[in-house]
Amino acid sequence: MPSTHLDSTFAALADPTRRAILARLALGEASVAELGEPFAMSQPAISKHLKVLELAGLISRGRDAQRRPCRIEAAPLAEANAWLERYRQLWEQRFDALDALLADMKAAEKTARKSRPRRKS
Amino acid sequence: MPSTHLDSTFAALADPTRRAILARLALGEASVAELGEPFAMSQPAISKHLKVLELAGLISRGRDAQRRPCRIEAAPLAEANAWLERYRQLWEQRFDALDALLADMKAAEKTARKSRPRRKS
DNA sequence: ACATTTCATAACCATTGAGTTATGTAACAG
DNA sequence: CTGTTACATAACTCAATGGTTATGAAATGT
Repeated sequence: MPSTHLDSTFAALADPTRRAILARLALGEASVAELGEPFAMSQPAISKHLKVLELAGLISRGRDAQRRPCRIEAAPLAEANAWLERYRQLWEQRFDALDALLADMKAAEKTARKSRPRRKS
Repeated sequence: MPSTHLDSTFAALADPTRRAILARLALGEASVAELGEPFAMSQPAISKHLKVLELAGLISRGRDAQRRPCRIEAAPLAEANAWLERYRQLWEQRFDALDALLADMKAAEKTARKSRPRRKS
């Protein structure tokens, strides 16, 4: 309903090869051959991954003689991040709760020592 | 290489139905029927989506009579967020660069009016 | 004991995804 | 023109996804 490309973005990020390619591209432009070098995989397989990334808007490609240098495009990543942000409190309040719990325990311990040193469960 | 469950997490998030389910669960626990109500989809289809979310660790399920209340588990979301954070500069430096450019233009305009149009480094 | 509610599982189907090999093509070098 | 480099596309295999209908099973109500 929100009419975004979150589908293709998350789908693209679901593959470790593609995440690794993005990690490489975060360091700067690279050719198809360079991108494929770390992987035990045929060249067309890499081209397919790049096409997925391109369709998701995560990379764009230029021309340099016979090479097709790829560069990362961060906009979809920003969108994905924005989506996740809506849930940030969900994993942060966990720690808040833990903090509160620890504080309670400390307080209880203090109280226990001040008055009667009994019970601890 | 990082040996995380980013694959299943991002794959789970790639489906709009599942994202909607998570959005609903962010508001609190819900039964399977409640979760499926907004969708024009059979009940087994919803159960399948819930299984995907469960296997990805994004939800957990309890027991309340015949109902199986689902609750959201944010840990995988935090992991996904952490992964994306590594690329934050990529979409923030864009705006930084834009800001810098605009600042430069403003400065240049002022300078141009004050003295002659000088080059900057 | 029996029916109902709530959900899960099984079996099936169509589509997509990730990989392969083989082949085509654009740009350059001789 | 010929060959080479760097990449894309085609055609195929196989497994996984996302949906369906039909059926099974656990807890509850009567």
